[in-house]
Amino acid sequence: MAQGGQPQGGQSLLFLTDNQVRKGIEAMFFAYRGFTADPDRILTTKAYGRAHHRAVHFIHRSPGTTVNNLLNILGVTKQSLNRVLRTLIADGLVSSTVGRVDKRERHLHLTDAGAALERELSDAQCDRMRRAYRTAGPEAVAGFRAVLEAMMDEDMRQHYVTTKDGTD
Amino acid sequence: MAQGGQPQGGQSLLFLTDNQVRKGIEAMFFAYRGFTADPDRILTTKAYGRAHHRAVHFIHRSPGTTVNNLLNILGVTKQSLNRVLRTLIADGLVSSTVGRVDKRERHLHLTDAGAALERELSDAQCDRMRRAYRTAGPEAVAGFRAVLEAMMDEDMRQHYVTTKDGTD
DNA sequence: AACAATACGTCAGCTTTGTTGACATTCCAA
DNA sequence: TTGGAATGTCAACAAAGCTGACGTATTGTT
Repeated sequence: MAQGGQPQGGQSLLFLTDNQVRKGIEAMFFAYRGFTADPDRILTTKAYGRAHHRAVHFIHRSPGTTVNNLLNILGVTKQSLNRVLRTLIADGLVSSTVGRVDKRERHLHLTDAGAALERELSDAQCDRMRRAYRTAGPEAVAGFRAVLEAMMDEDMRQHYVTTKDGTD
Repeated sequence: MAQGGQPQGGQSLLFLTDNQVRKGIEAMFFAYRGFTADPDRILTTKAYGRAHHRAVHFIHRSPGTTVNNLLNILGVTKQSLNRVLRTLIADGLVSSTVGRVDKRERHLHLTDAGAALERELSDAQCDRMRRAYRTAGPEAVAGFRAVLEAMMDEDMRQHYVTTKDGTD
């Protein structure tokens, strides 16, 4: 892998066979399944789905965000998001308030119940992530994030980098 | 990040704030979108979906695999897989042959047309992966794979590791 | 030889989550 | 002030997952 970089053509610092790249592809596939497995299990007991998780996560991250903003981050149609938001609002997990400066906008916040769900899901997912980080070690974590960041679409990287992150 | 591991409690080699872990979670989310974006674009022009891609990928990886085996790897129901396989077989991308030793089994192979589609999808996906690898560098690639592997479910890791991989 | 188990296929029906199209409300700029 | 852009909602449809039931061919066991 890293040390498997056999220089071949000459100037490429990083020669990778098709099989090595393909194995990265399968790693993404299998890992993503593990990544979502724990929250998914919790969600089915509450008659919610992955889409609800995503909405709750990003509302938590950016309290007061508008529907449109969420749309851009999630990359789905507003109709699709609306269905999810409707149930979350009806169930009292999310509050939607008319914008004060622009009344067309709705500002989204988690209620206490919503925040509780967010924490439950996030705890499960963080646990697995943390275990993986520990197993792989600090340098691996840096590499992990570097490759993922390079794999994003340009416009999404923007949303990602914008995240406030404290120490990081 | 990696070097940001501030020892705090004491013995933990890898201290990570919630925000750091959360950022890893978002990285997975955004990166997975990029990861599937290119194949998805190609697939929609051919009236296929991501499910077809997965089937084609794993049949390519393990020519002659059985339906049951594919089921275990993909982690879906046979009804769901069958719907996909039916169209692929009907369209002449996959061949299904009765097993010689056990006639209950069907062995799956890509036809020439199927292999062509596989290559087209795989080329697109490998391109992005390769670019990300180059951008991030060889050590990052090792870390990337280490974290992903640690994030998989145990039984999936088995399928992953089993992959023949030449030099790697 | 009889019977249970396995592998595969299929039908019917449901859920989640994506899509497009049509429409109301609100804001802004000509 | 009026027409167009932006924001959000409702309706209907499609892809792809799911459960449950059933049929058929083959294999293995007793």
